[in-house]
Amino acid sequence: MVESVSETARARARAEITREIKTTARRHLAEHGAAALSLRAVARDLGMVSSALYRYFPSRDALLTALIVEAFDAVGEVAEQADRAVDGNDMGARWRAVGHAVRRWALDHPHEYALVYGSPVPGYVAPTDTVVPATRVTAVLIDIMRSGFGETASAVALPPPSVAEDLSRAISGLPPALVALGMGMWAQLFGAISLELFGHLETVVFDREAFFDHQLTLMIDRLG
Amino acid sequence: MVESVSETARARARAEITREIKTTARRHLAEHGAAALSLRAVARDLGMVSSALYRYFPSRDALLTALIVEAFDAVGEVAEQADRAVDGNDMGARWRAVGHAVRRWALDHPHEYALVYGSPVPGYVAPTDTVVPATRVTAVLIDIMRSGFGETASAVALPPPSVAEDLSRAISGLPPALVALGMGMWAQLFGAISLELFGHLETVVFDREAFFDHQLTLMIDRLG
DNA sequence: TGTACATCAGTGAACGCGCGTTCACTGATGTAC
DNA sequence: TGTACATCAGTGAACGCGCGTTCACTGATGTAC
Repeated sequence: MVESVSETARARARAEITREIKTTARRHLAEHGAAALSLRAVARDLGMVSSALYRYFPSRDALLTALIVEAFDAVGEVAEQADRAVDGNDMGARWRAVGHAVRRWALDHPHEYALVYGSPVPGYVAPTDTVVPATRVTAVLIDIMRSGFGETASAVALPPPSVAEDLSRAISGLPPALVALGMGMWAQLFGAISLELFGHLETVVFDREAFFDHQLTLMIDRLG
Repeated sequence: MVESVSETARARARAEITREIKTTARRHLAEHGAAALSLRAVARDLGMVSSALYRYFPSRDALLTALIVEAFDAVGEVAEQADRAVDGNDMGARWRAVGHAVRRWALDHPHEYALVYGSPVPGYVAPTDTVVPATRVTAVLIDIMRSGFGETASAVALPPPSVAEDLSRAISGLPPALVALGMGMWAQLFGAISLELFGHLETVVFDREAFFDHQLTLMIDRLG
């Protein structure tokens, strides 16, 4: 079977419609949330009959999986861009830039953020396809930790052996104590974003951006 | 209208059935999650006809609100108990005890945790009834911060004026820098629980309890 | 280049499901005199 | 204490809705010779 031009013509149409479906689905996700994402509604919006979508996605869950992968990719892209825009030797500046970028993306795409970092969608089981895209943001954070850990490592509490083992298996070339610290900063970063996004700062903090920036300062201070 | 015995007989039956409805609803919530919580299914389980529930709750959302209030109360209770069980002057011990208690509750009641600290339920808007119960855990954390802030306050980064203002308005009698630190610890605490519960540690950390304990150590270390 | 056949996208109807909510009703429980 | 009336819990049918998925089909596009 030769890859003729005509073959790719149909294939190209297919790719384009697949993209359109995903775009429309993403819009629906943004407007109504993941649990309310409906194949029929997406098809309706595209002027197709609902059964036609099954030529492109074998099930609703498959479509949802595609959206999850895209969301992870989008936030990963945003994090990488922010990281590239600052001095690669300044750990603090990098963490701050990435932190703000992720928060900004989360505020702009709350349902997508909820989809990937919030509570799991009921009835949906994430397949392994989502594992790799999920690591893109964390890869940036790990790279930041790598970029200048010399001074920090000694000042930080040592994790117990079982934890140290897990952590050095997962991330090599970094002292486990520092990995644990980085994961704590990671937890604080996403914790702060989630608290804000899910309404827990509602009646408490009003200058949210400044508050978050200060939280980043507190995280960065730990790096010594 | 006098509060006669017979009056309270009917009222007592009403209270009991209301409790039964909530209990059954909580079981459904635990099994299938908030988005899948259905009045009809709850009624079916109770051997009632679905319309009968409307004598007790005016809508599905009202029932959901009751569950949210109960969940906040449950985790608040757990936090208070844990706090009472340790030396009131040992900030670190108190934080650790409360942290483990909240995590334990979250692992035991994942859907309830998701309901109150995860992404909002689609289409549901929390009424003001949920505000007060929501503060019960944070009240414990604030009390811990209050219990011995003398040494810590000076070593911590100062928040910018707008943030300091928000924070001293919200929580009086504590230096804003310390409130911000406490909120950072709060974010890290719930961030760590959410990362674990929502599957982000899946292939990384295996001794989760020890990992979480070490995270608590990292938080407590900040108190100086 | 032309023709016979295979592949594929999209249609439209249907299946079977469960949901929240309303409403007129029956019969039991409670209240006022 | 007894009776007439009011309140309330629970019933059962119905409304109107949207969903995911399957299936036999038509007609267009692509392929092999």
